Amino acid sequence: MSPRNHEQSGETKELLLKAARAEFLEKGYTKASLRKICADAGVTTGALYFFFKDKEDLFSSIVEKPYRRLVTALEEHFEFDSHAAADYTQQEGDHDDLARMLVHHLYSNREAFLLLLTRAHGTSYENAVDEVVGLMESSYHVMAEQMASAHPGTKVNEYMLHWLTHMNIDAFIHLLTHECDEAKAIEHMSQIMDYIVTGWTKMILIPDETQK
Amino acid sequence: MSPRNHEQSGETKELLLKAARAEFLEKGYTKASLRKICADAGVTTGALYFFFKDKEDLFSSIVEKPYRRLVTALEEHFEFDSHAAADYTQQEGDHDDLARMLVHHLYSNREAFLLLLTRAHGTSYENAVDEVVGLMESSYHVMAEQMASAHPGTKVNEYMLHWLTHMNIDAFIHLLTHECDEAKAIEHMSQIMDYIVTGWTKMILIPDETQK
Amino acid sequence: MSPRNHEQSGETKELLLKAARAEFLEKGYTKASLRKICADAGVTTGALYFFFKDKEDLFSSIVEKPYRRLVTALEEHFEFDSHAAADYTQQEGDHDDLARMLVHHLYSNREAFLLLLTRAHGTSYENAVDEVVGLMESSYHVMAEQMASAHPGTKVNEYMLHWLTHMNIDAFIHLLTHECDEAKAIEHMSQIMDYIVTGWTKMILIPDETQK
Amino acid sequence: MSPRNHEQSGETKELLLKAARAEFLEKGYTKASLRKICADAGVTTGALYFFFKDKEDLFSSIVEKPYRRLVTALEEHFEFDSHAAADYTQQEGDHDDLARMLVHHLYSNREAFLLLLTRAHGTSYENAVDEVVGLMESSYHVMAEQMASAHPGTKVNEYMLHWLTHMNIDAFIHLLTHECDEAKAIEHMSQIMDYIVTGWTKMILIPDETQK
DNA sequence: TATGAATGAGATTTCATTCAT
DNA sequence: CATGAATGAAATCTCATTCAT
Repeated sequence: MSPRNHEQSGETKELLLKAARAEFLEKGYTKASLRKICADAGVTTGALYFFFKDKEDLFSSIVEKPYRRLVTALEEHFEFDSHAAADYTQQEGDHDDLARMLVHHLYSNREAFLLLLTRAHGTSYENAVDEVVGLMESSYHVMAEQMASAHPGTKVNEYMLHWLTHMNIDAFIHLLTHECDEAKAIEHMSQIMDYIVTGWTKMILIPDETQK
Repeated sequence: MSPRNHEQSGETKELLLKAARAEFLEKGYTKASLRKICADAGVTTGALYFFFKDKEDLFSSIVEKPYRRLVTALEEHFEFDSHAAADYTQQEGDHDDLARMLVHHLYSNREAFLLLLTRAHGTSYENAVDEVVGLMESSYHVMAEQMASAHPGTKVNEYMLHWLTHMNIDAFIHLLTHECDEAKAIEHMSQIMDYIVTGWTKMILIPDETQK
Repeated sequence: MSPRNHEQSGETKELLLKAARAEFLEKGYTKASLRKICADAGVTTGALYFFFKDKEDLFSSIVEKPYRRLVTALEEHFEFDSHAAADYTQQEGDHDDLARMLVHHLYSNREAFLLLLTRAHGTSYENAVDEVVGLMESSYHVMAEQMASAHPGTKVNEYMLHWLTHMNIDAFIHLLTHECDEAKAIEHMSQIMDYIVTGWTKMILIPDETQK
Repeated sequence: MSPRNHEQSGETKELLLKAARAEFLEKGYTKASLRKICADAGVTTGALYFFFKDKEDLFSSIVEKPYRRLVTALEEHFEFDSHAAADYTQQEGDHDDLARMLVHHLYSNREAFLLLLTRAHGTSYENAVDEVVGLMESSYHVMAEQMASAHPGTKVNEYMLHWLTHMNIDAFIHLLTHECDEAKAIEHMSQIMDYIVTGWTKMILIPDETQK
């Protein structure tokens, strides 16, 4: 009858978000039940709708900020790249920096990123992985073209460029789902980035028949 | 009240399967609507239940056989491997054969495998990818141990073994979702398999501190 | 595709009736599934509708004849009674005859009567028990009035008359459901009929205040 | 979209229970339609599921408490019996007490007991009558054995014991379905209990051939 | 005789969402 | 802030029944 008094304002919202993270993680967005989330949080459905517009908004409230920060960080990284480093041959250390940064980002809010990257089917984020891939790819594409220009008679192998980028992102997702410890994650990723660099040298350029 | 009769026997079941493939592909298993499938096939919901036990059975009817054939093919391939090739250094051609076979398999029933590998959340097939990974990994693990034995002071890097295997499968999925043409798919995959082999030589073995 | 050839005509109908008896007995009329009956009989639903108009007709085909015979036998018994036996005091042997006859009737087609008396909810036979009770009661009522006439200052206790009759029928049903062996059933019933006769002497008549 | 609000809290639940009682009584559990119940109560089907878990829970909500109370009352009655009255010859008044108590119990919630005792097919209560019979019988059995011990050369007639007990319960059900007025019901039952006692003296013991 | 295919109405249940209080 | 009540649409599934072949 009478609403509970919370010592701390915002407590209920936190309880809801916590229960939502667990439910979304367990069942995925579509099959997750708002009823169950409310029950687990110890409140009624009405309360949820005070804090969140609808189911999608609840999901967004968990993943939006981390996602935006990730995208921003990536954009800044690649912008800096494109200005500073005309010389793609000097970018080895750079890959390592990127890996470190991303792993740290992802692990600073691991649950949210797991949700975003593996449980977003049915939400407006369901293409988030592709968007991140697209972001990296457009930057990598510039680099690939530079490489091709530097090697006459070659052109960019678009499929491999796309695949390598995708694999790169998938490697992060694999890390997130299989390795809890951030330090170890960074070690793994460092090795993987090295391996990806060799992929570039091996596969990105193909003979261009149209050139003489 | 009175059932419509079709000139051609079996037509309705095909229509249902066709509509189901499209709907599952578009919305995923959970959100796919049986009503919509029936409407698209031009029959009532009851008709569906004449041919299929339930929603899951409808899904199974599309993916089960291709999946079983794939698993059998993989098992036979790896069994042959383990008998014949003690010498892991001679397996380059083998990888290419495997890639060819798998691509051919997958493209002979592309829609079914897309369903199985990317839309099966909520069905008994939702771990199919992991099962295939597990299958390959257990075979690869034997090979990795052989390599480690041949190089004293080293041991298998389990994480990288798992990741490379996963990446291998994901590469097939990526192919399936991005490349319609089987011939081109085989070309891509051939190149990717080469690249994966270099991954083995680079990452599978790590120093073993416990050995002197 | 091609209909099975039966050596003996009517075989299918018998199979259907057999499966129907089992299913009706197990689940009751309402919950019984025609699909299951057809499957158990090894035929398709269409076949059922060649022999029977609908679900109710299938049920009727099992119970109608036995029921009619029972009703006829009862009517004949009571008609004979009312003509012959003005003297209700001489009817002890008669009760025993009735019991013997009914038990024999019921056990000659036990499954059908079990269906009729315990599984007919939802059919036009759902009041069969009441009808039989009504039949006996109207005959017993005459006898009871004769008794009352013979004992001035008394009248018939309608409730007890109805209840005793009901109990009488229920005793037969109880027998049918608990005792397989007909010989033992007759023994039990004989004893019960004796007991019921004492019920008549104890409870059927009550003082009639309206008489002086 | 927008929920209707009732001036009186709890009104809807009562309306649903009322409509449910009527529908279950008319059609029996299985054939009763939740749609109809909701329509009769003037609410949508969703509303029902706010108050009740499912169809069975709705039925339980009507009969569970009365049933539990009845069972408890019976258990207490028989427990008291077994402690106090070793002498079965002094239990006439006791039967009358039991009858009075039971009738009062049953009539204090007549509709619920009608449902429980005659419309529960398909629910977890479908064996409620048998359970009550079993409860009484196990207590009566002790008494019957005492009687047999007191009369050498006799043993308990198990069939008649079971039948008398069943008849006893059926008598209550008959009352419930035929007599609205509780006062009259008690009168009837009092007479019937007397009659049942004579049944005990007449039928419970039979000669024991195994004793000399 | 019997099949195989299909109907269409109905069943129960779940869900996100709304809103007066 | 939060509750408790209710909506209404949609979901999957079952059923007796029909009928051309």
